[in-house]
Formats: sequence, structure tokens, C-alpha cells
Amino acid sequence: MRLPEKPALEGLEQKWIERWELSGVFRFDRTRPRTQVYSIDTPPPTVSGSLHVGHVFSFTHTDLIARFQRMRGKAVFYPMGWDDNGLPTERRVQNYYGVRCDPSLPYDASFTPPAQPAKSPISVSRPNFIELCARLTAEDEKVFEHLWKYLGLSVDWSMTYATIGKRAQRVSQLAFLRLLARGHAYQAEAPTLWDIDFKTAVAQAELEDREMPGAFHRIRFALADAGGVRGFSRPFVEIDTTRPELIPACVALVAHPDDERYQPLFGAEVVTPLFGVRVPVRAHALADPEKGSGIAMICTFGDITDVTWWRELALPVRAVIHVDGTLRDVTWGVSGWESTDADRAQRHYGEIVRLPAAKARARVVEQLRASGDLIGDPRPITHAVKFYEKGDRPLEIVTSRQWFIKTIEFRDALIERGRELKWHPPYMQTRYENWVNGLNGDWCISRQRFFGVPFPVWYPISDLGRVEYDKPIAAAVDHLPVDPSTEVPPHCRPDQRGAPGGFVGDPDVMDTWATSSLSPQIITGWEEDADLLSRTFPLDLRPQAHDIIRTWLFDTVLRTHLEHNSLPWSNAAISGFVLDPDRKKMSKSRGNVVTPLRLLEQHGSDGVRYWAASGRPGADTAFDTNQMRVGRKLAIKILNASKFALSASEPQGAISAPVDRAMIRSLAALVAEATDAFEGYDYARVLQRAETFFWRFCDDYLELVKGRRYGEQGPEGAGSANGALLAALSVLLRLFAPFLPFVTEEVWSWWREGSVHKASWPTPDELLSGIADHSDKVRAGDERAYQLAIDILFEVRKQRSEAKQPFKVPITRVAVNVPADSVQVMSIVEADLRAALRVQAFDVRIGDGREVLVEGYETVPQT
RNA sequence: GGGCGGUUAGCUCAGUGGUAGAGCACCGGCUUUACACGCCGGCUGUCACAGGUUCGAAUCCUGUACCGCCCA
Repeated sequence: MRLPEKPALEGLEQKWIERWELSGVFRFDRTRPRTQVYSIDTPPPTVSGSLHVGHVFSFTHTDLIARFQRMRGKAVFYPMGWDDNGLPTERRVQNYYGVRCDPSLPYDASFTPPAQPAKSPISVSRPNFIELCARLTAEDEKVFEHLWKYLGLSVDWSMTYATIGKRAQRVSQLAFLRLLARGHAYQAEAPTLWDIDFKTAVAQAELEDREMPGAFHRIRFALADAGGVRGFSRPFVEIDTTRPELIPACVALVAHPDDERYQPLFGAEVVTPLFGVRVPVRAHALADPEKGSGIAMICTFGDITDVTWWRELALPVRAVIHVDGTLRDVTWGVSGWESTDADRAQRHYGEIVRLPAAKARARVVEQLRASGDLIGDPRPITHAVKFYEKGDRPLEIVTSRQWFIKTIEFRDALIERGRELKWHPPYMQTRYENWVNGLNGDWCISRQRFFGVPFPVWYPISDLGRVEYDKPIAAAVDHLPVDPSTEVPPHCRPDQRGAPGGFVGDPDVMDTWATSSLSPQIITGWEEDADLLSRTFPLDLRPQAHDIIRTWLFDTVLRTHLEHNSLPWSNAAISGFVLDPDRKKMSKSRGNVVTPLRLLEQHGSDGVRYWAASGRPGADTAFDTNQMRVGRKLAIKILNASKFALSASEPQGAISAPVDRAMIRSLAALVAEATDAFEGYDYARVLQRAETFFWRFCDDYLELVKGRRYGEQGPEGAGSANGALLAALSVLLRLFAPFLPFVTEEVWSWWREGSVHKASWPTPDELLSGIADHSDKVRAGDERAYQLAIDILFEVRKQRSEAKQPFKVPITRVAVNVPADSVQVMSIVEADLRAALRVQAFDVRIGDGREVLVEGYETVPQT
């Protein structure tokens, strides 16, 4: 045994990170069968973003579980991934190197980016662009890995993957082709949420509402039948709209079926102002009688409700918004664009064509004013407008060709999957169910971006030069991953690309979630390593935060349901958010001010982990450096208490003293409770109970046995105290090991072989087996003695404190009144108490109840 | 507008039917041979509000207010 003179936390992180790496303690043992494996599917963090305290918080929670399971004897499968796929990386690379991707360019093997980004962006091919993305993310990954290691995550770093890596690309392309073969993936010309700046489709999951200023414009639609409509007293209808520029895209008016004001009009036709298009008036329950005039215009497409109406009322498409957000060219009078006055329509439209929507709106308002179809002035309102969460301008809805994965038809099955999953905490399941119930379209996975996984398909070009999208050519499975923009389909030559009779590659990439939803397949060796798959899949645990239940968790459940007809994992542990002191979600800016690494250096990794571990599953938790300081103090206390327990550990004997036995029994009860709590994923309770026990253990038990363990009551008493101290220390270190991996490993290394993190999780039995007699009588007697000792300890301390007597001044005499049957108990603990309290004599008397009275202090000469 | 969660000491939080708790902060005392990053002691409450169930409610039920997240 080697005890340090002055134990300290400084430097423990560096020391143990290195040793753990050398000894490979966290390596997954892939010889173990599935029943002895605990497998974890950690959602890979986005590397191009920065890690913030929220990541530290939730990833610590996962590590607590991983370490507990490892100590329970499981081979823990705990890989880490990086989500470097997608738009954030793309933007960062564009700015960092000053390049832009042009997929039509060929790959240039000799390309090197300039040292400084050029003023105007250099165009590079998609493969070149992806190389730059890979180069930059490799740098980011190093920083992340260092932070995770410093935090003490017990990850097997030999299994690290990236969502843009070859393996992930192969898995996403393969999974896609299998969906395609089964008819679960399809492409369609469909109304698609579209960001006009990023020029990409956006999934429902990526939407956010923002309150924006707008204005209601009251606009008049004339009835088509000059003779009027029976039951409707006026020759025109007034509607309110925030988007008058979409009047040319109007395909119907709609009111609530119960709305008596408009019932006479259902089935009749009206004529759009300015453009003279005859459109029907229809009834639909989604029309809100309270909103505006109670009757609305349906355009293709102004918002999501328009899509619903369009679909459910089987209306035609008359689309005017181009992918760049401007109004596209339209010829009035041709099929689909019939007008009662095509020349007039063309004249009006000619003034707004190719204008951005906002500019077109202003012009249309002027036109309406001039034609007399605008009633009054626009009334300013604020309303919720849909945005892409990373976008700057409102989303448009355009019709274009996109790939979709079917979700709607599996809604019931997916809800059932949610019920099979064990949620921690359980109420998170409701959030999942609400999301699944609210789905209103299949999952659009096409993204018009570059840094992502390409769709592994090409399309034939007919001899007439038409691209035949309905006859996709799938890549050969054994050639995956492929990039159809540079590689050619089976039996084709590169010179046929883009030529009549040739082919063209699908230009899009998959939504990043289409890859990251396959992390269970990526990490477990699906379709590549059947042996690994059989030992790890379906996984045991998916940890993640509650904000991405609707995206990551849902998408992953969907993909595994479609591919394996099972759940991807049996448990979902949902972390809360980190809140700033104003109880708001911790903002990025604040998170960046205090970088996680700085926090770890400042408070110690064990200190920061202590704070994170105190946040119960699912509970939003305040960012609190004070808690980190408390954790750090706990770690220091463990160092010092351990040094004490180990410093004079001979002689060791049977645990025979009643006080020692009582302490060991209460520790056994703690172990039982902690184990139950951990098995229920309630790590916070484990920490809290262990901490409370440990602090009492130090302040009461250690003080009580101090004299005895130094031999004041002979070798038997010392042997019992030392035996109990070492047994307790061994157990306490293991209880704390998942939470405070550095300090516990340090102390363990002073006197034990191997890593505490591979040591077996403590059991009540190992403690109780050190005690000879378990009869109720003995147990009750021990408890009574221990309790009496603690009570007297407390009472005498209090009286000494009130008398303001320093500890070094011995107490001459303490009178203790106890019931007759406690006199014997008092004799058991008297010697321990005399030493712990510096009492020269106890005067034990028989009386009613209990009374403890300090009767005097020795006078000490003034120094 | 809907769903979920929260509201307990100045702060951060435990506490699922039986006398309101911990840590921090604050106040007083103590160099005590593991630890001053320590030890001993003290102070601190309409358990958000209003009803209800119960012998008994922080805890169960109903409603309200406020905060947070997700969704419309």
C-alpha cells in the first residue's frame, strides 16, 4: 500500500485517461453473448457545432449507466459517433476555405484549397467539396474526443464512427435501397416545404413557428353568376388574406360547413380579382369562422393548411412560387390558367413576375386598390409563420420531385412500438405519442445539398432527352457507397452521362436524419458483421434529450421498425435541459462563454460530473457551478477519508463490535437501495443517498471509532474497527465510482489491484457475510447501541458548542440518564464516546427517558 | 389553443397519506494527530393559490395562476 502524504485531485484526469487508454479497460469484449452485453446507442453530437454544457450534462448521464452496467459484470458496448453530415458543416466549410460546390464539375485530384479563403468563392466538384468537409471535421473531432475523454466518458474509442464515413454511407444507401425495393420509399411530385435561401426541401421536424408582423387584406371576389346566388344577398364575397400576391395561385374559397353565412355559396363559383379565374367555394372543417371574415382563399400553396385542403378537396394545382421565392413565368389563357380575361390577367401578372414574394405583394395591393377590389386598408397583425429552423426567410411550399419514406401508414404500429419501449422517466412516452399522432405527411428525405449521403440511384434519359424519373436505376449493393454524380450505373459509360439514351445521377443528398436514424445499424455491424450484430442488437439503451424525441428518437424507431420489425433499443433514457439562472434554456452564447473544457479544468471532471449526476432523468437542471464545487469537495473528502481508513489498517480482525456491525448493516441497506435505483435508471438518487451516507459515515462513525482503531481498547476492538473501515471503504468507493471515476480510481490504486471500474458492483451480501450473528436480537441490540452513541455524540457536541468550549478542553464529567434497560447498552459504547468526545467520565444513572448533561470542563492553563 | 412537466427555506433541490428535509448561503464557535477544499453548533417555511377526499394531505382528486418544453 502506498499512501500519498497530501492527497490531491490535481492531475488525476491526465493520469488516469492515459492509463485507461493503455490498459483498455473500456474496450468492448466481443466474445460475450448477448445476455452478458449492455449495448448503448449514443446519438452522435454535431461536430461542426460546439459542445456546450448541455452535452456534458446528458452524456454524463449515459456514462453513469455504462459504468454501473460494466461493474455489474456486463460487457459494455459503448461507441461514440460524430454527426458531421449536413448543412452546418457545409456552411462552415464554405466560409473556412472560400469554396462552393458545383456538382457538375469533375473531381480534381490535385486540388488544394488556398491558405486564405479567396474573395470570390472557388467552385469545386462534389467529391472535392466532401474532401474538404472531411478534413475540417477531422479537426473538430479531435477537440471533441479530447473533451469527452477529459470528462471521463468510458467510451470504447476504437469503435468511433462518423455519419459521413464510408460505413455510415453504405448503411444509409443500403437501407434506402431496401426501402425502395419494398415500396417503403417513393418519389413524388409533392408540395414540399422549401427554404428559398438554402434552396432545399425541409422536413416537418425541422420547422419552427415564429411570430411575425403581417397584415390582413380584405379582398372582394365577385360571384361568377351575374344573377347572384339564392340565399346570398350580395354579388361578391369578402375574404381576408395575409398573402394577396398568391391570388393568381388561388384554386378555391373555403368556409366552415356549419357557417350559415356562406352555406348558400357552397358549390357556387366566384371569380378571382385581377386574374379572372373561376374558382369554386367549398366547405371544410378546418376553416375558422372566427378568423377574418370566416371564409378563406385556398392557394397552391400558401401554407400547410392549403396543402391539407388541396389534398382533401382534390383541387388542381396552380403554382406560382419558384424555388428561389420569386413568381415564375405563367402564360394566362392556356390550359390550367384559364381566365375570363386572359389579357387583363397577363397584364397584371406581368407587373409581378420574377419579383420576390414580398415585392409582388406590394404591387398586387396597388393593383387591387386601383381595381377597387381591396376593401379598406390592410390591418396589421402578428401571426405565426413557418420557418426552417436555420432559415432567415419564411418557408414557401413548392411542388417538386422528392424522395419520401412512408410514415403515415405505420402510425399505429409506431405508437405500439413507443409503448413497448421502457421510458425513463415514463411520462416522456406521451410526448412521443403526441408527435406520432400529429404527423400529417410522409417523411421527405431529399435535400438539395452536397455534403451528405447521395441517393444511390440514377435515372435513364430517353432518346428524346427526357429524364425518366419513374424508372430509377439502383446501384449494385456490393458497390455501396456510391456517388452517382461521379460514378456510373451498371453497364454504362461515363460519356453517356447527361446524353440522350444515357443516364443522369440523382443530384440530391439525404436528410441528415436519414443517416443518423440508422445509428443502431451503423454501430452494430448490420449487413457486415453478423456476429457483432447478434451480440449487440437490438440495443439496451438510447440516451438523449427530450427535444429530439420527435426527430431522432422517432426516426430511429421508424427505420428499425421498417428494417427489422422490432424496436432499436429496449430503454430510452431522456435527459432534461440545462437551464441558465433565469430558468431559461441555456443559450448558445452563454454556453460558449464558459467552455466545457474550462469548466472541467476549473472544478475538476469529478466535480462537474457530480453536478450533472444530480439532475434526475428528464428533469431540467440549473447550471450551477456551486454544485460543481460541492462535488469537488466530496471528491476531496473521499481522498482524505480513504487516507485515514487506510493509514493504520492493522490489525484487522472479525467485525465484532456492535457499533461496527450496525454501520455495516446500514451500508448494506444503502447498497440494496442504490442497486435498485440504478437498475431503474435513477442515478441521481444513488448519488444522493451514497453522499448522505458517506458524510455521516465520516462525521459520526469515523469519529466514534477513531480511538478504538488506534488500539485504545485492545487489538480485538481495533481489529473490528479496521475490518469494518476497510469493508466500508471498498463498498463506498465502488458506489461512487460511476459518478467520480477519477478520485475513486486513484484511491483504489493505493491498495487494490486492477481498476475500480472493472470491480464488481457491491452487494449487501458481501458486507453481511463479514458479520457472524444475524439474529434479530443481536441486530436490534447493535442498532440500539449505535443509535445511543450517535445521540450522545450529538447532545454533548451541542452542549460543548453552546458553552463555547474548544475541543481541546476535555470534559470532566457527563451525566447520562437512561432507562434501566439501556444501562448495559451504554457500557458497550462508553469507551468509544469517551475518546470521540474527550470525556473523562460518564456517570450513568437510571431514570425516565433520556437526559444527557455535560457537568464540567477541565481548566487548561492559558498559553 | 392542445399535450407534458414544474412551483417546498434567500439559492439549488430531495421528499407518493402519519411530527416539513439536505446542501449552499448566513450567524456563532473550533488549528481536532484523514481533511480549514475541514470540524462543531445555530437560524431559516401560509410546501404557488382555491376547493374536495380522508381521522390525518407537500403527497390523492378538481380547478386557477405562473414558469419551462413540445406541438397546433
